[in-house]
Amino acid sequence: MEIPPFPKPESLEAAFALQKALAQRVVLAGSLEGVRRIAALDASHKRGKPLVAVAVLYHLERGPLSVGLGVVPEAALFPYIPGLLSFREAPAYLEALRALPEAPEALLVDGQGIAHPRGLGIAGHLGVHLDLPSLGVAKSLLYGRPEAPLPQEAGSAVRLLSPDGRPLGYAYRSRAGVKPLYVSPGHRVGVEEALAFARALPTRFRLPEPLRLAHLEAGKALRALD
DNA sequence: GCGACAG
DNA sequence: ATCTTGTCGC
Repeated sequence: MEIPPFPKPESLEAAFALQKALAQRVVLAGSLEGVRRIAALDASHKRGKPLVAVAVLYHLERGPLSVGLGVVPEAALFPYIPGLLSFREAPAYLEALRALPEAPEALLVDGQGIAHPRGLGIAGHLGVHLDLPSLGVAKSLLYGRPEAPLPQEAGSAVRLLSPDGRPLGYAYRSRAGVKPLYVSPGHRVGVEEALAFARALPTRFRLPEPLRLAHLEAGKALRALD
């Protein structure tokens, strides 16, 4: 898998301009039917420590296959600024992906896809950078609003709309009695197809199993640093 | 000017 | 992301 370097923007203006340019490359069409091997991406961080990123190579029928780690020293990190998350975490994710024994067919990312002020959340940024299908599954909302209250039933979903009424993704209740997740396409997948894929993921608790495993591994790896 | 604000 | 005890509930 080709993994180009991820240059750190020299200014906020440059970061915004890059997002706008890359957002134009996003392809909002495609199905993930037939995709079996995905990489689930999540990160853990504590001030004073490096950022630890994890890529779990996960086969939808066989379960987890391997875990890749990416570690970036705090001093090398772009600051966390809402809307600019990819500049902080993507370099670590690329490192984690390089550590995998084989390339995934798609990316499942903890964060937004197109449900983002400039249409390029971290899922889309990584998808375009690697030319891979990707979707974002976020635990909270950054941009857009659900068009109606989300029913309590497991599996229910309501569209997420931009301020001007464009569909960005879905608020999605993965299990009864849990807070919603926010699903949006990153790259090379449609809005409906992204939701269909999320719904088909094995889900024992709130997070789809691949992301939950990535979350657990990231926390474990961070603790193991000291 | 006042909020909102992924991880 | 992390800081944090008990507490409600399956």
